[in-house]
Amino acid sequence: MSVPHESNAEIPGKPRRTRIQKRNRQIILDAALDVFSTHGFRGATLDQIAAKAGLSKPNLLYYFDSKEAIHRALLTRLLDTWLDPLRALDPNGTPEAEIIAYMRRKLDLSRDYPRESRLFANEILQGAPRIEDFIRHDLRALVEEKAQVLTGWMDRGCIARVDPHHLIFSIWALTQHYADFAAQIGMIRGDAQDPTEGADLFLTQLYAKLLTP
Amino acid sequence: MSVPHESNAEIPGKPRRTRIQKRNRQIILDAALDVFSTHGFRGATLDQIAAKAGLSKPNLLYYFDSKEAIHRALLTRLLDTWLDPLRALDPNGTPEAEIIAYMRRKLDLSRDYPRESRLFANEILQGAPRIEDFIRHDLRALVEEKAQVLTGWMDRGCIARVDPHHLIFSIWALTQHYADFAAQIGMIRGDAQDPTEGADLFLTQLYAKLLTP
DNA sequence: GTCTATACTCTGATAGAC
DNA sequence: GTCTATCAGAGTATAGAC
Repeated sequence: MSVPHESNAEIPGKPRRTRIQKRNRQIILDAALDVFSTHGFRGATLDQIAAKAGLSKPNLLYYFDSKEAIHRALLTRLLDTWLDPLRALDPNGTPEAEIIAYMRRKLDLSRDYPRESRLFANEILQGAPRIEDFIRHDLRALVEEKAQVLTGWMDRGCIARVDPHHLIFSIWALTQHYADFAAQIGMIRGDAQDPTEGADLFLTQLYAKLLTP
Repeated sequence: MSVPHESNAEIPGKPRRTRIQKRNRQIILDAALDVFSTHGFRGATLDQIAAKAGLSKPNLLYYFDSKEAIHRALLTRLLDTWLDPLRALDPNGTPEAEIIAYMRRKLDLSRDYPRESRLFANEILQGAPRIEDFIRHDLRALVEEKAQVLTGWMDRGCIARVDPHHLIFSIWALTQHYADFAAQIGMIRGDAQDPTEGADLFLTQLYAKLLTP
């Protein structure tokens, strides 16, 4: 599971990018991810991003048209893979194992890409103004599709009957919490250790018990 | 369960406030809660708060010394009651019922005071710079104390053995999700209905199954 | 491609009339 | 207590030298 880098594909009307251009764009996006994921869009400043990237502010704007363009690039890259873990839930797999595997994929994302999770969380907290279409169409359709799958499994008695929407929400809540509230967890359990330490075992127990008919 | 208004108690060195002063301070705090909870501290502006409060910007600063003073007043008021639900977990009560009652108190907060939850979430996302002391001392001590209680219940076989910290985190994650991600839930299930609709039943099922030895 | 200098807007905060 | 006017600084973005 990985968040993809920019594609090499040449887009008609857009100039091919040199190696140094692509490298600098990556450096900027990485710095911007740090800043946007902690302060949100409006709270982030180009000064902070430029400082973290080790570039001058005008140089940032040589690579991206505007502050919003940087943010949009990050969101686009994120949303491109955000649905993958749920999409991979296989209707023909073993019900309980499929759900636990989905939970585990989401938990892996929280462990390996916490900044992306916080970028998403910030966007939702602000009312999701820039990703409303994505949520209302792509995400909503996928949730409905998979809720149907879950309901089918419940009808066949493979797993316990619970509200399928809340079941999906619970996986989002429980896994993303370890990325979004990592600061709090660190301050309570010690900043040194991985915030997801022990989470896999706990969540596996939880869903095994919940789903057993 | 309610978030308290400002006390009437006269503080030495601080002037007694008139009725109109207290009323305007409340109007400002209410408007500021809207703005800070959606945009975070840095993303919020006095212009937005003033517009929502129906007051001029200088008038805001007549009632509060600075933007930070408004934010601090909101956080202070919030933290004053933030620990209450967990504090009320009774070591002498019925274990499973106590834990489910705690979950329910937190869920009630998400339903009745979602803005306060989002204010807290924004603060944690930003690394908790203004409430670090509160988390490292007050919250941490309370979590340790109640984790001991939970462990005692597990030792006596009253509830299933799971990691007590993750058990507490799971309640935070599952309940606060309905406030913090309300925008997403609304876009998926329909904006009209209460985001916590059905959550009580689902979460009660979940913890009943998880905690049964 | 990268920088310095700068234009222009927004934002927090103050002065002072009423 | 509330307003208009305004300041100083920060913020995004651009111009233009190199």
